[in-house]
Amino acid sequence: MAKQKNTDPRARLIRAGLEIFAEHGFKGTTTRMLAQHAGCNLSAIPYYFGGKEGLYHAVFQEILGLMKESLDSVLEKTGSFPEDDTMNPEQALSLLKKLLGVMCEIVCGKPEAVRFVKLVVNEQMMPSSAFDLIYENHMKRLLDTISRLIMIITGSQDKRRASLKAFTLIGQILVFRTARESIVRYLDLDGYSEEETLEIRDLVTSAIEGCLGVPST
Amino acid sequence: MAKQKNTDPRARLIRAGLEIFAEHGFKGTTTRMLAQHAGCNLSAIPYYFGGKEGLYHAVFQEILGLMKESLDSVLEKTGSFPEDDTMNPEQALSLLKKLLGVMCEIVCGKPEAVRFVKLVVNEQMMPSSAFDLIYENHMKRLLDTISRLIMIITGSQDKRRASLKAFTLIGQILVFRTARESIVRYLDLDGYSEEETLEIRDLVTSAIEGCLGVPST
DNA sequence: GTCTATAGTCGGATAGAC
DNA sequence: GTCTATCCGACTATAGAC
Repeated sequence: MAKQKNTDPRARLIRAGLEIFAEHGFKGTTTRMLAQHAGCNLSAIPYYFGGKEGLYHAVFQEILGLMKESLDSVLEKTGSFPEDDTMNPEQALSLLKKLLGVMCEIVCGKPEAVRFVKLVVNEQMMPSSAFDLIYENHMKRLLDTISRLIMIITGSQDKRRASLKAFTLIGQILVFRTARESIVRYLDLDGYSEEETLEIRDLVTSAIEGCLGVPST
Repeated sequence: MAKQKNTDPRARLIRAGLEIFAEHGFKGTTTRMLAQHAGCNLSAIPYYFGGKEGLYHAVFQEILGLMKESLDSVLEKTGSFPEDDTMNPEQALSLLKKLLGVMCEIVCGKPEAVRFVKLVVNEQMMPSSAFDLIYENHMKRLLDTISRLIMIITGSQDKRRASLKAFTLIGQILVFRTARESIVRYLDLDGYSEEETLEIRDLVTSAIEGCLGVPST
């Protein structure tokens, strides 16, 4: 269980925290679990992070960077959005599909990515100060982006309604994490395979036009 | 904080458990919190339920009954479904809208109803033996019902695809719980008011046809 | 910086009076 | 059945040797 001791304990503890906090939640995680999984001493946690809570925050700082990278790579690949106000509905739809497709892959995909989602959902269910961090530095921007794309696609100026639509689109993806246990039991799956992840992605992205009430291309 | 001592401690503890387990999760809840909130002695928990875990299970037994009642009242009001195979697509759509509308009200509505959702979502995120109870006695039947309705509406025999569609529909509602913290912050709300709950219900139910790819009536 | 040992707290469960 | 008092284990954090 203990990791190789080649790297520094700080990084090992953050990695262990990423895994164990996601799996057991903050209260369900003990400093003993963390130290053992990181292959380092119990005292390293107060030493490097000031305590269990400090490590928890460091984990969120870590995933914040990784989430920002991921979102940037989708947005930048497609052009100058969100500054470019000249985007037409077809471009917006294409970008939205790409964005939600990536979210599907994160939600249904490899354990490393799924851990981010678990940590964030746990914070939404029982918010602590770590949620402020995620919301202010990532969530707000993501919701702005999706809402604006929806406004362009539907040709509506109603930001509130576009936001609500955005939430329902996100919900269609997020459910595959928040109701995962029901879903895998009901479909008799052993987790989501690569094929199933793609199937879900296609299902969700191809339903976007219908959900937004615009004619399918 | 302590409740009136008029009723029996067993019922008071279950009621306290419903509130406190939903709010803090299993690990985050202490027997001292439960006893204080129920206005009874700490020893009553092991005495009546064999321990904290026993009380937790008793809470799930309780919500199981309440959820079953709620689902039954929707289904029975509309006729003999799900045994009736002669239901036409229009009837199925109408029933599905009714069903999802009620789910919206539960997810966004009054705290008492929201607690059920929190407890179940927490179990989905970190399943324990309590989840088996909910899945086998409620979730399976709910998913069967929604999936069958979707098959009638779309005229498709593909049960797997209908199930996946069912999950995305449920996700559109559930997100207002699982991402509630982001949503209220983004829309600058103070929780969901009655008007907002209705707005969300209408948004979701009126998007069903589009999501399922059938022409809007 | 990393370790061992331990302090100090709080958790759930129990014993036994009433 | 309900209470007080208490046990015992597990937890986080610290002290201090190396």
